[in-house]
Amino acid sequence: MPELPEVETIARGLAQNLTGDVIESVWLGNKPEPLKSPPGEMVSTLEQARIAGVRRVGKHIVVDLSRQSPVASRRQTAVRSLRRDGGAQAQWIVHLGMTGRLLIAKPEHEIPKHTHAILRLRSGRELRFVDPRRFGRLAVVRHGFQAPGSEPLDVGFELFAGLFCGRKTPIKSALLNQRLLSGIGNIYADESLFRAGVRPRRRAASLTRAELQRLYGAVQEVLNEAIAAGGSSVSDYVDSNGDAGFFQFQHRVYGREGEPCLVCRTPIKRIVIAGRSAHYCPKCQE
DNA sequence: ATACCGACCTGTCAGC
DNA sequence: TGCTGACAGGTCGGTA
Repeated sequence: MPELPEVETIARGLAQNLTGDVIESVWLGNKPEPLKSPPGEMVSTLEQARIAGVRRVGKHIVVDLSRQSPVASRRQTAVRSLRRDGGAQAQWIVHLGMTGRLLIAKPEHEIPKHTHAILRLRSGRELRFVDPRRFGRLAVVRHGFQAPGSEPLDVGFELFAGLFCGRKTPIKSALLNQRLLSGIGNIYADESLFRAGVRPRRRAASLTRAELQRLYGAVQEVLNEAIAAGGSSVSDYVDSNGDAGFFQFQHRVYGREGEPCLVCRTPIKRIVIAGRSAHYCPKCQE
């Protein structure tokens, strides 16, 4: 389900709604797949922790946790504001996989099928993790969380271009490799390559400097436009308030197999690269 | 070291 | 109606 723009939308919504709230108790389901940390450790880390903030790192949602009382922490505001994690002592890391959702709900609302975790909050609300396919992952970490790749919206051009140097893999696969860039998934890889005029099967190392410059600009443009639109809602994606995004109406190739290219009317092609579908215009992309 | 493939899961939809 | 197979926004481990 969620790539960088969807995760960014969700994280912003959670930050707005949950910052300052306190986790009173935690319920974890009995399916082992979603838990990357031992259940006991997760519960003890989360219970009675204050939510200091919520942010996105790659496709991960990072919930910064603090154990200080609001009064005590106010004294350290100046110091904490200098740090990205707000001086948090631990983090709850949520990866939504393909179908994961983090929903803010009232306790009386029906608990949906495939709910794997419920955080009960001092405000009386619940934060629920729901994930039918169980590809999502939950973890707690104590020493800060870092994604392995560069942030596509922060990376400079020279570093970006260097990521593809000497790589024989298709450029589409390189864009999806989270150790190179963190956050780009199937939709935004296809959309970026279309805007850059580069075919998805091209060997990464074969891109000219001009093509890399177009791709660099296209990635940032597509991600920023998608964030502004609240993400893409293909099938069932919704943010933490249950609202859909609307970037799917601006997809130019993803999910448009056989439909005319919006630039040249040539039918959009769909091929499979490393087991993932790839969509492109055979005329506009070389 | 790098790159591909199947596996991990459930739900949905098209076709027969 | 009901079965079967293909497919889905992601990532991992094994293998070549």
